[in-house]
Order: sequence, then C-alpha cells, then structure tokens
Amino acid sequence: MRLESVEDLPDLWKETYDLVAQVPEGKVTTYGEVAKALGDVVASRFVGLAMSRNDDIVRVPCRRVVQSDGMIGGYTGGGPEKKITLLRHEGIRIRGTRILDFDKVLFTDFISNRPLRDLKARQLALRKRLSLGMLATDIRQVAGIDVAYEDDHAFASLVLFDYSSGEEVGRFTSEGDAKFPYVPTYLAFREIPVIRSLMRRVPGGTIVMFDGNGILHPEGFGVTSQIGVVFGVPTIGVAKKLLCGEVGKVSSDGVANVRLKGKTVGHAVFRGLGAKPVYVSAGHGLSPSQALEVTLKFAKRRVPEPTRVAHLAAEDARRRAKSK
DNA sequence: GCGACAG
DNA sequence: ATCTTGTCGC
Repeated sequence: MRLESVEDLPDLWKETYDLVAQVPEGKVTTYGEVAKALGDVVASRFVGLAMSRNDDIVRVPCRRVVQSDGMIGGYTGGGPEKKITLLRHEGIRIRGTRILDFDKVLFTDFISNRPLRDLKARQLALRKRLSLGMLATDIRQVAGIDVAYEDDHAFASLVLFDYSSGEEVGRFTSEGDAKFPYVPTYLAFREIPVIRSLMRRVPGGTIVMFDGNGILHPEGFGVTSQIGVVFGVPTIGVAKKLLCGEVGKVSSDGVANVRLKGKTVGHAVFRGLGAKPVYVSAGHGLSPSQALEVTLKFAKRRVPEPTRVAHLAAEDARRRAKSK
C-alpha cells in the first residue's frame, strides 16, 4: 500500500544536500556518485542543479562535487577559479582545471537509504496493475493535460474535447508547488501531485492524453502509464522527444514503429516529410493500436490537439501569473 | 569530439 | 520545462 503511494515522496533536494554534507575536507566526489547514492545515476544532472541552488555553503560543501573525469566543473558561487582556490585550500591538488590523484581523493562512501531505488520499486509495484486492454467501453471525450513551470511552481491545465466532433467542450486549470524535481524516468513523481486536483474533473468515458511517454519507457511504465494506473483512467502518452527505443521504417501513412528490447512499444508519428515526429504510446486502459488511432484522429498538426491546447492553456496561466 | 535522458 | 527576436517557410 505504502509502496504504491505516489504521495509521501522523499525530499530529494534535502537528501542531496545531506549527502554532499558527508564529503569531508580533503576529499571530493562527483555528480554521478551523489546521484548513485540517491539511488540512480540518471539523477546526476539534478545533482548539478541542486548544487547550483545550494544556499548553505558552510553545511553543504558543493565545491567538493566535481565531474567524473576529474575535471573541476562549474561553480555558481564565483566560477571555476573560485572552486579551484577553495579546493586547493582544503589540500586538493589541481593542475589547470583537473584534479590530481583523483582516485586518491575521491569520496564515494556515502551513507544513504537510496530514495530513488525505493521510488523505482514503487513504480514497478504500480506497473503490476497496468492493463493494455480496453478499460473504457464508450469513449465520449478526450482530455489533454499539461503542466507549465515557473521555477518549481506548477500551472496545470485540463482541456476536454468531444470525441466525435473534436470540439473543445471545457477547460480547467490549477496551480501548486512541485516538490519533487525533474529526474528522467521519474517524471511521474514530479507531475502526478500537481495534476491530482485536475484529475478529479475528468468525466467518465474520457481518455486522457498526456505530454510524456506511456509504455515507451525503460521500465515500460512512463508518467502517462503511471497516471492511468494511479487514477484508474485510460491514458495515451505523446512525447516530443524520444526517451528510449529505436524508430523503425516510416510507412506511407507517416507512422513508424518504436521498438524497445525487440518489442514495439509505441509509434513515431510524422506529419509531413522531414518533420520531427511525436512519439505516441499506450498509457493504460487501452491497446497500442487504439492509442495510435485516437491520436491520429486528433492530429491536425504535429502535436495532437488535446495536448497542444492544454500546453497553451498551462503556459497562458503561467504567464498571467508572472505578469501579475 | 560525439552522444546524451520524457517534462 | 525555461531562457529568447527576428525570420524562414508552408
């Protein structure tokens, strides 16, 4: 039960700062090592972001976090020169912008409960409830949902379309703080909390289209699948960039299979020659072919209407709040 | 230097 | 995702 919850999330920012606080004077570590201590190397860029936002350089020695190749890396509090000066003062030997005896001064012995490993386990637990069979019998509406950010303040919007006419029939927005950062393949933990209130407005007989992948994901369980399972609604994932997998040969209708580990897990939809595709995959509660069919029905442009309009609405809410 | 990981 | 002006093209 607790395992499957998407609430009660770890404070990844705090955990990161606590880890870096463990690096002793005279030692350095790397963004990737801190990420591994968090539970997954994919978070290494987030570690860099967290260091750049560090506001307590006494407790959290972000100067001691460097690149995995021994290069010094950047330093928000005064540039690389400042970082070099500070580290030399701590006994680290540096030539140019490279650390000498890197293996001797590298600290990796973190004490950590690896929060991302737990989140991955929650993801896998939720995945057991994934179904790619027909969940909704009669589809009356398609909803597009998207989130825009002003730093970590989120503006989410839901736009409803009538399935047969394709006309917009309603829209809602909400806002709140995103407490969890963006980490590739953990997107659901960032976005599910901020769309929760909107999901209550999704009528029965609605397919939800979301900006992000469904089963086109390293674990076969992207943000859109997780949303589908958590809220018990059929979902379709539409991503603008490829997260993983390989795109096959484009057929005459402008559609190509996307394969992962030998299986077709989604489709690249090209609108026009030489154009960038969008990557469509089933989220939950419907079949891959049904996901493609519904998407094509709303694909007047590159990005299908529900997701495209929801994006505009969320962006609109963000800009209105900003200028206020 | 290239490739690179949704939003 | 966000930071950003004008500009090229269907």
